[in-house]
Amino acid sequence: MLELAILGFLYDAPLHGYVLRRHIAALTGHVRPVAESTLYPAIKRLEKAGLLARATEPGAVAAPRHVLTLTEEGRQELRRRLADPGQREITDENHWFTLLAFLRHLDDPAAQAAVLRRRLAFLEEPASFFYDGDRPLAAEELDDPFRRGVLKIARATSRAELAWLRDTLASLEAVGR
Amino acid sequence: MLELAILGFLYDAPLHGYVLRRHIAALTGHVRPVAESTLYPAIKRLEKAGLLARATEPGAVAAPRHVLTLTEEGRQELRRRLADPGQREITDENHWFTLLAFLRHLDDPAAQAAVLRRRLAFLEEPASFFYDGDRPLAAEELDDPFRRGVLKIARATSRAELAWLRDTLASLEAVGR
DNA sequence: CGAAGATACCTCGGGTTCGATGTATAACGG
DNA sequence: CCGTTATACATCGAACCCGAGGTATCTTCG
Repeated sequence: MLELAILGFLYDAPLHGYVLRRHIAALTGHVRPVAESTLYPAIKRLEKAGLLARATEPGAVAAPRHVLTLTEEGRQELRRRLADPGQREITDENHWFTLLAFLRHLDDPAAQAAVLRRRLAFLEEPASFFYDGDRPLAAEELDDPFRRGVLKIARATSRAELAWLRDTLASLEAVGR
Repeated sequence: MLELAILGFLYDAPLHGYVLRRHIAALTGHVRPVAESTLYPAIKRLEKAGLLARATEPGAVAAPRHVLTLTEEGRQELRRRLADPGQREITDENHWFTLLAFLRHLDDPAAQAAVLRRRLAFLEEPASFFYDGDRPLAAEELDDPFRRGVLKIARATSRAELAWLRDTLASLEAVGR
């Protein structure tokens, strides 16, 4: 998820670590803050893997900074990760939102639609958080107001996302025709 | 999050690892599956910390199994974690839902309300995923349909949750009077 | 001029997570 | 009776993440 965000932001323009960090904080920081000691090693990993290159520049404001640029392999890797995401990227909202934030970088509408359809399939399969044996429980069947809340909120999210997915898929398919 | 789920499920009744695993899979597994190699060490950690005790029983169906029971410290620890959750538990939906699933175990309505109010405060502060400098961007201002989707879905979730939080807080306060 | 704060990057250690793999037992279908 | 599946638990190594702490520069305010 972190690596996807790094690749995604750098796909648009070269950035140095500090600015990159603020971009990531804006995207996911209110939900899941990312520590410096996680970001910098991640940058190193990606550099070591040949996905990005760094150039040292005298700092505009303070200490010298490392401007990060995606290599051609890095650009390919981002497109690969967007087109063929792992299951966690589909099911976990945090990961999914990060993916959506950069899905435009996949320039083929059919490939974008394929990713949205995977999410659609996931949301369409009946799933609850609470079960009576194998039978999923509806909100109304629960005594616990907090568990009822979980279901109500999840259902509202699901409805909104399903509507958006169907709309967006329709317009992506309209482009293809 | 995993430890909270373990403590939460065992608070109701002693369980052995295998059943516990299926409970956790039902609760969060569709979004974020938990590997066996994460669960069993977690159980060991909690046991080592004195929060739960295990008793070996001959397996009803197959191999012998370890029935896990919360100790008094374990029960206190769950209530402590529910009453005074970390910031991640408040901001990250996955963690928050896990916490909500067990919040009923906190039997003081005022303490439950205090937790809900922390979530309310978090949701009420204006936050976006995308910014123009410091200014949060509205969905309508974005060209990217996928980023628009992120905002639309997040807004729908937020609306539903705010409504539920206010309702539930009102009824919790009614109990207190 | 000196303290505070923002910019900018880094390392280390401890802890968590996961995939792969291993070990048993029992039930069930063919 | 034999392979598959489900039950039931465990270990190992690699990877990842975080908090704490460190280094250095520049600006701003008193």
